[in-house]
Amino acid sequence: MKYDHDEIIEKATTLFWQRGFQAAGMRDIQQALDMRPGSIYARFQSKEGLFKLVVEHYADNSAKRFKQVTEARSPLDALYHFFETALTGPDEQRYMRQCLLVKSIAELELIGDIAKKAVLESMQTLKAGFRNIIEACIEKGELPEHTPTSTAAEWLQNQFVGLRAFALLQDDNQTTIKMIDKVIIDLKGQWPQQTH
Amino acid sequence: MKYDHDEIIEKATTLFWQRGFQAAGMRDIQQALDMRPGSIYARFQSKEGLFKLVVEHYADNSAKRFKQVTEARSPLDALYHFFETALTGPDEQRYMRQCLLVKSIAELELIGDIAKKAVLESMQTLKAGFRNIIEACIEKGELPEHTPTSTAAEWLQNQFVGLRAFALLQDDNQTTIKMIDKVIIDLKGQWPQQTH
DNA sequence: GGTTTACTTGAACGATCGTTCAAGCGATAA
DNA sequence: TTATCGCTTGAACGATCGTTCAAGTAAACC
Repeated sequence: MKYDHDEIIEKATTLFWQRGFQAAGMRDIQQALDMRPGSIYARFQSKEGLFKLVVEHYADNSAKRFKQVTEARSPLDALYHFFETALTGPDEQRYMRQCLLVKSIAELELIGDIAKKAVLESMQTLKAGFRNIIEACIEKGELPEHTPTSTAAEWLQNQFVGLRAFALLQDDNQTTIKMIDKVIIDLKGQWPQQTH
Repeated sequence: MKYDHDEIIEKATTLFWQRGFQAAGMRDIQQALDMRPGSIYARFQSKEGLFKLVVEHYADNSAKRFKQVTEARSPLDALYHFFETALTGPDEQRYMRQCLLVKSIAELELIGDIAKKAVLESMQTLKAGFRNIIEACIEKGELPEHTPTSTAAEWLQNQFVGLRAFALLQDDNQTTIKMIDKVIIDLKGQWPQQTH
């Protein structure tokens, strides 16, 4: 094995994150990984197979960062920090503001079934991560007991999706931070009643 | 002129909305419009030229619907209704849950400069529309006077973006409606302070 | 030492991409 | 009648797409 596996996946992640699945051509991939087509296909079966590994690697990484938030002394502060770092990175890493998974959802129909499944499953993992964060906040008394965990988790993920699309177009970090502040305010706020 | 112009644009809109700019191939377009390549290029210069017209047509339509919300007796109720119809349409029109503009932003770098400009300008139009709605709500006394108009408008657009991505993956309309309820609650809620 | 296995190379494949163009059609203007 | 114009057709173009494959290499196993 000439090339290190993790290194390859990370390089591929950067490329797919920047360009998306469809726009990242095999020639781009060959150049980014410094590998010839035959090597790539021998190891990953197809472009889609490589992408599947990238998605899973990305989801694993995200899950780890979520766990850190959950285990922080103040999960709510850690959550704030998590949003801040994810959404206001330096300009040369602007592509990272967009969640790779959310970006992939936008082109879900162009991706094959195998990688598609990996994307959707990873989204479920993230959702569970958000739920854990909510529960940790409640446990530490940073959110009221009566917070509807499941709804709040979906809501939080939703905010994250929206904010990432927002931050991608936003030049002024101050505005983005204002939006994060609002998320924290609303997280502590009222929730819709069950009945209608 | 054999084919009606508006009809063509609407058919093209449906196609681009469903498939996106990149994935809608010229052969798809030819089939959807029942036109031969020469005709299309004679009228629209290029695939991008057609897409530009589609985006502008879409933005015009959206602006009209925004105006209706603004001029409603209760803008806040109308806003709720607007969200509801946009996000919980029937399954065969599921593609409509995603905003064509937001979808286009996800593949902004694959689109040529001319259409790209049209997309970004249309986003600005929508933002102004959201601002008008906020102002109408304040004027009718449905939102507090001290609501920070500009921030709230950006926030509202942000919620819309997030919700559209959310609703696209969501099968249960009840969950989506709960999220809309939350938007209305938070819209009336607190806002982050200027100072930090 | 021989065989297998995992991986490598790079030319080449067929399919599809957006686009072009010569040629034709029908309405309008001179 | 002739010229011009906007719009039409459909075959064909060059470029690029993801992928394949014969051939080679180096380490691992028998």
